[in-house]
Amino acid sequence: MTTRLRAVRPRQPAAVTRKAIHDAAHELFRNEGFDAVGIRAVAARAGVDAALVIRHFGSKEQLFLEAMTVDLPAIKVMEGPLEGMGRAIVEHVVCLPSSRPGALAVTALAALFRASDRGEVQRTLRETIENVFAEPLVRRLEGGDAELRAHLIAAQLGGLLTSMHVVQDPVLLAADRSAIVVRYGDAIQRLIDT
Amino acid sequence: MTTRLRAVRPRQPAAVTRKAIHDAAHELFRNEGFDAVGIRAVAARAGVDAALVIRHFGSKEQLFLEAMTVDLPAIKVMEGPLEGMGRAIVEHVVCLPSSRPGALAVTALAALFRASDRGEVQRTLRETIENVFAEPLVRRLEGGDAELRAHLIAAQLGGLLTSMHVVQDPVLLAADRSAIVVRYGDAIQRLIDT
DNA sequence: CGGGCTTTGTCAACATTGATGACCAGGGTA
DNA sequence: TACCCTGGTCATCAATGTTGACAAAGCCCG
Repeated sequence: MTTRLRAVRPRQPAAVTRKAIHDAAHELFRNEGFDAVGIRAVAARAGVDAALVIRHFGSKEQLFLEAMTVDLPAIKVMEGPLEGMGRAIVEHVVCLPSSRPGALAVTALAALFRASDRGEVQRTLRETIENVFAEPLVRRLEGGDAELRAHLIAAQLGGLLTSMHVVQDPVLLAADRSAIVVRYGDAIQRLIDT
Repeated sequence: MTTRLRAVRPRQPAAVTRKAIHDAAHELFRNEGFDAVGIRAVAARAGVDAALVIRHFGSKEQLFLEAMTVDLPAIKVMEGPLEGMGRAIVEHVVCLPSSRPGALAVTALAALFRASDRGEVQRTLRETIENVFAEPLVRRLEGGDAELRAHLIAAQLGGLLTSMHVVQDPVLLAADRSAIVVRYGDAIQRLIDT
């Protein structure tokens, strides 16, 4: 009897395969959400067996977290002057139609929000918001209740982000971006001052 | 040969069984989230066969929507005077430790947010926010950009709600509620005025 | 060269999930 | 009694995430 026929795939260093899976997952999860994308779909796109996905990342949830926690670069506007910072931050979050790093970070954060009833996802979301929004602000704010105000600003930013990318409020999506910057920026400024 | 033995359950009118499933689902989904709760768990709690759940509600997602779209009473504060409305709204959303109707509505809305990568859930979430937050405000606001401002306030409220009940920001949860009311209320007021 | 060891990949299963369809029983009505 | 609508049960389906046994390629050391 002949030996079993196997569809072998040329061996590659672990880092290469891992990156292929990571990239495929990033693309799929960001566009279609956590549970619309199966492990087998990620594996197919990466040209890999489904079991390898688990082997390399432990679980689907872990893969999701690693794929969505890309960059998330610090918002450099938060290091500028306090006057007008409200509008500057909103402009940073709401504009940039496709300027690579920022836009990806925003949609990735939105994907975290949408999948946040997974316990581990919720934890990552909390830490990300703390690191990217709240903590940089705490160091800048003056006056009383600085920590509370920073976290309330983070809540405002999260609200704007989810309204546009999770809820997809049609009024906000159709509105003039500069009007949003002015209005919402001034509301944020209210918490920056005093 | 004897006939097949069946664990029959006393027949009940459809409305009764349906309500039992609805209540069980409401309790479980609100506490543990959409995909931590299986259809069989809901059925067990309702004392019912799993197939009946689908029979009565069509799908798990539909059951989730019907179970989470309870009451959601209009926020009566939005019909009061414009001065001080910002703080009044925040107080309405953030306080009430367990005053029945309101607290349930808030956590149910949070459950919708957490499950919002299901397409139908997202649609319901959008409509709920429009009906409960944005639309009542549009009718009250004066001055230019009333519609935009109303939806931005809705974004602020969604942000506060998700920060406390989805992200569960420890700073906000530990903070003095009245300080949140004052600070965040004034930031909302900024969008109510002018 | 050759035998072991680790690394990389494949496949066949597993348990659980949401969902479906066939069937059955009770009860009212004609 | 015969009928049929309604409410309920069970077996089963396809798909999911995950696991473990196994195969083959590369590498090290003799």
